Amino acid sequence: MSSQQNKGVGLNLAKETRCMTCSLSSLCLPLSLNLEDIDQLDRIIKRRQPLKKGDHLFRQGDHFDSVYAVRSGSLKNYIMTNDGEEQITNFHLPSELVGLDGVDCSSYPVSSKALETTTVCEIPYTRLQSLAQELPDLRNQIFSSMSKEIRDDKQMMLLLSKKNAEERVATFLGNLSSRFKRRGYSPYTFRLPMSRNEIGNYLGLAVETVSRVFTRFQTIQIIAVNGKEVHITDRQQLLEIAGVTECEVEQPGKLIAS
Amino acid sequence: MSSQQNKGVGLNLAKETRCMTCSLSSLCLPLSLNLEDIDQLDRIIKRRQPLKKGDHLFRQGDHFDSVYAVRSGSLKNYIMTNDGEEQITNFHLPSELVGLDGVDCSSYPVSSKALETTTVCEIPYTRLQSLAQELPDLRNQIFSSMSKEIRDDKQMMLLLSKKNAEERVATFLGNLSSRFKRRGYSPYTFRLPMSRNEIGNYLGLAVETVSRVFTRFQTIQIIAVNGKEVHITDRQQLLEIAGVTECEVEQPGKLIAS
DNA sequence: AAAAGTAGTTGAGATATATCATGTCTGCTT
DNA sequence: AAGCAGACATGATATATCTCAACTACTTTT
Repeated sequence: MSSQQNKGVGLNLAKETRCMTCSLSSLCLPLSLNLEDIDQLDRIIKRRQPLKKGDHLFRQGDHFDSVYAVRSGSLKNYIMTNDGEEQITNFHLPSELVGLDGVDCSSYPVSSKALETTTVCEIPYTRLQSLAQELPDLRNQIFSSMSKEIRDDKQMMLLLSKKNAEERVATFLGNLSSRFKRRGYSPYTFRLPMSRNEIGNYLGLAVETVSRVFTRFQTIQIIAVNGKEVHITDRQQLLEIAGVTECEVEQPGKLIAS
Repeated sequence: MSSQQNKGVGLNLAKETRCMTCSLSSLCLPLSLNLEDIDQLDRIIKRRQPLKKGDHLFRQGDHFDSVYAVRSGSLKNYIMTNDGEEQITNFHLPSELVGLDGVDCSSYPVSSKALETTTVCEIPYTRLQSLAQELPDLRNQIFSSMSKEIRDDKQMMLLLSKKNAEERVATFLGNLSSRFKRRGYSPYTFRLPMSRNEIGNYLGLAVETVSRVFTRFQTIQIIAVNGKEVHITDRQQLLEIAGVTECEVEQPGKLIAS
């Protein structure tokens, strides 16, 4: 098992050791960093051993020292209620930044756990901070990522406070679909990296409710599900139920500035 | 009426035209800005006419150009659902920063409306941005404010997804109490700037439910309410119901660094 | 000061979703 | 390959909260 893992590392490190050649760079650095700037950023980034399913990237309370970009796999972030239950606050797919909410504390306010085998780029915060001073574009990129997270959180509050079970699940699937699309994968067919339980936890629903909505959506031919494999048959109607217009699902954000 | 308003402006502008002498500066600028830095910040800040109750500071979709610090009064921020309902995402009290979630868009993603007569300091974003380049402390302060907002939003998600009506209302009152305390007001007796309806909207509850919880809390002698005046009789128990320990209610954050 | 509108309270009944219980499927472990 | 544990699905029932309705107390208008 350990030999398998090492093989994986070797491959990844060999292929994508540098931001400049990383296929995700246009997503995780969607800014007009010039080659020199990217090179500087590149130097402070540490590549880490892949996390296995269930491994923690960090835990709530751990000393905050780095932010991370997901390279492959996926993570769930969650906080603990005082009676020990977990509340998932986010799922993170490749190219997404993780850990920015720890910036003004000495410790991470959430835990982050791998849903599957996952690789990340580690960006030591003190280095990032000093680099941000020199590179205005990078600084704005960080502001940008954070304000996007805030906006997403407000949408989540709306979902949790006003939407019913069907609308929640439809929103969730539509959102995932858009994120996969943006990453160059099919927006129609994908594999859920999380369990029904985790979906329910995230959406403020019981597992059983999530399950029932999945079945209802299959009955009315909006989706076809096989375990974690999801195929969206009628994206239009899914988004209608979600209560968003196509363009709202995920704001395109500033891609590589022209 | 207009003469009254002007009188108000005159008073405010005369008394607190400068960050250095503003009684809120230790809260809205809780950083170790030296006098020179404060002076620079001071120069870019515009003082605005007070908003009357119901006036908008900005509307969802308005061109984003400034962030604001509340000087007196209070604001509610809200987004619109596609069927025209509003979802309140935040209430803002004096010293709090408003508008940071617009940073990476050309427009504000939420609307901000005065709950009462309210004065704000306007900070044009382009000026702030260039100033942030020169002042690392200011830059970190902005990061800090944003990451605090993200953390608060996660707590709100937890509230909306896991807490029952009593826990929600108790959390809300406890949180307000702490914020007033931090601003030098009594944590036990204060005036709610928002209506029951707005509390319900924010907490994901019907007005009637909020009202009933208020009555129940009065019956069990945790609070005494008279209209918008709230007196907290048993803060300990209130926080217990909220499901937080005293220190969690609001993280102290970095106050004026020693 | 009366009228009229708005905000808040309280009760009764409706409902979406949670909970409990059971059964089935899936993927691991040995 | 068999057996087992966890994930998922589905039905029956319970319940917290919503909705609707009526009443009261303020606030603002005329």
